[in-house]
Amino acid sequence: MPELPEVEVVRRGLESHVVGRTVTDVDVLHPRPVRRHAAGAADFAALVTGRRILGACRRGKYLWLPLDSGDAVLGHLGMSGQMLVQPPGAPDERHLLVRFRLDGPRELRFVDQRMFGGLAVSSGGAELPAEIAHIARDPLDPEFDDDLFSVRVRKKSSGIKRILLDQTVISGVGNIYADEALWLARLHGDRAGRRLRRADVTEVLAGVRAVMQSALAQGGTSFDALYVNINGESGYFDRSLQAYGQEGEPCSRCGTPITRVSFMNRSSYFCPTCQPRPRRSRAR
DNA sequence: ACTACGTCCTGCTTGC
DNA sequence: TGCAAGCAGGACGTAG
Repeated sequence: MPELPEVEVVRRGLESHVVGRTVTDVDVLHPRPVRRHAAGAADFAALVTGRRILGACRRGKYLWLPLDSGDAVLGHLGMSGQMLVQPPGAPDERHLLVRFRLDGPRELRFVDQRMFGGLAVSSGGAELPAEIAHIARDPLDPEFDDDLFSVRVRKKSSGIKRILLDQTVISGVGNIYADEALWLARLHGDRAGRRLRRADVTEVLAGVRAVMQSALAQGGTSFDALYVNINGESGYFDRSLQAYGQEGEPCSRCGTPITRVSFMNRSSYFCPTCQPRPRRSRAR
């Protein structure tokens, strides 16, 4: 599941392999990925065709490619989206949804099995697409404001895990890194933001940065010149996870088995000893 | 204004 | 063996 580190790996791949190219043709092979482009697939293709790609940008889990028209191709990988750079002759992937032919030896392909991802042209969005103006800066952004984050967290009645997943408060954090960061900070996800000490917020933010930087260090080597891959496979998952997916495994700090609970139609993993439930929370 | 939940998708895994 | 249910989950719309 692509979270910030995986998306950043993709951004770097796009920066090296498609920036500077001109799009010579666009094939939208399925309507689903352009569902957020209100004017439809044909309009999407028309706005991109003939345009030169000037950059590869990211905020949180969103990517965008500024075009020489002043517009931008805005994309989100969802759960399973991939940006692949392939020779034009390579066989189509099973879940190939959009093809961008370029004026170079490779073409850019958007492939997405579960189709939660999407692409749209953001009108005038080269600098920062208006569609993602509500998305907060991410914790690796040099302009991320730690104090503002702390203030906002400590005004919220929601649990800290829910807050970490709120992309308008902090972007780029998904279910996996939220659990890992909370484990590092020794905080239970149900702890209400407004009941956290400033030092708790500092700890969890440090935890978020630590897991992301660690994943980025490992994931950054997982693609080569031909294949800009992302599928939730940063190489980080199998080796370094302390909480997520570790149900029944001993906590590496204290040995207590990691517990899994249902949360927002998904799962949360935590150490019940290191991360005790807040007294007032229901036993979910 | 703020919070919480259901929905969209497909394919792999699990269980009867 | 075969089929159905369960699970994975980011972001958004809507209900409360």
